[in-house]
Amino acid sequence: MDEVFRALADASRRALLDRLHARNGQTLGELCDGLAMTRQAVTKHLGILEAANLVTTLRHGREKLHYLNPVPIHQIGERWIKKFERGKLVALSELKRQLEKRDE
Amino acid sequence: MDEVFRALADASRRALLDRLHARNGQTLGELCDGLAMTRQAVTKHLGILEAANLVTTLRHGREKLHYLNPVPIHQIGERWIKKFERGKLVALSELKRQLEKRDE
DNA sequence: TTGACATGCAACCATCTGGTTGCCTATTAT
DNA sequence: ATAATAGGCAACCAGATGGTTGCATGTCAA
Repeated sequence: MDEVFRALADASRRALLDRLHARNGQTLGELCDGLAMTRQAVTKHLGILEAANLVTTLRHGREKLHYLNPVPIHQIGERWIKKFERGKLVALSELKRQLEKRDE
Repeated sequence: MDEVFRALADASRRALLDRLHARNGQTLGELCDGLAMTRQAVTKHLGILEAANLVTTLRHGREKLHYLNPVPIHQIGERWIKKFERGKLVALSELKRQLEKRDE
C-alpha cells in the first residue's frame, strides 16, 4: 500500500500510467518518446511502478511490453479515499462551528 | 495536485490524517502523543499537509488546532482514481488477450 | 510577575530520490 | 555474419526528504 502511494507521488510516473491508460501494452521505447528524460530514467520509473504492482511487463522478443494494472489504484480508492468521503460535510460544519466559537 | 500526492506518500502523514479523521481539531501536542517522533518532526509533517491544503489550522491562544480538509482527497478520487476504474476489466481482458497470443 | 506550557525557528545530518553517463547483452534484419 | 535495434546494469551526482537538537517566543496560571 505504501509502495503504491510512493509510486503515485511522482508526476512523471503518473504520466506514464496515463500513457498506458491511453494505450496499453507499450514498449519501453514507445514510452520514452517525447519525454525529456533518458531511457534509463524511464526504466527506473517503470521499475518502481512494477514494484508497486501498478504495471506488469511481458517480454516479447527483444521488446518489453508494459501493461497497466489498475487494481492497486482501485484499492486506494476503496480503502483510503472512500473513508474520507463521508466526513467531508461533517468536517466542514465542525470547522464552521469552531470558527464561530472563536471569540468566546 | 502534485503536492497532495506527495503529502499522501508518507505513512506518518497518512497516520496524522487518520488521527484527525478520528477526532478533528486536535492540538499539535495531542497529535504528537504516542508517536515515535519529535514534536518538530510532527510540525514539519503538518506543515506539508497544510501546504497541500489537507489540513487547516486555527490558533486558539497558545494552542494550534488542526482540522482535516478532505476536499483534496476527494478531488484525487474524482479526477484521478475514477479515470482508472472503468478501464479495469478492459485492461485485464486485453492483458489476457496478449498473453494468449504470446506463442503465435 | 514569574514559571510552566505550547509552539516556532534554524542549523545540521544521513539517507533516499531522480537523474545522468558509459558500457554490456540479446534479438532482429539485411 | 554483422550491423542495427531494444533493452539491462552499475557507478556516480546534486538536491530533496525525514529526522534530530538547541534555543527563542508567546500565552496562561498561580
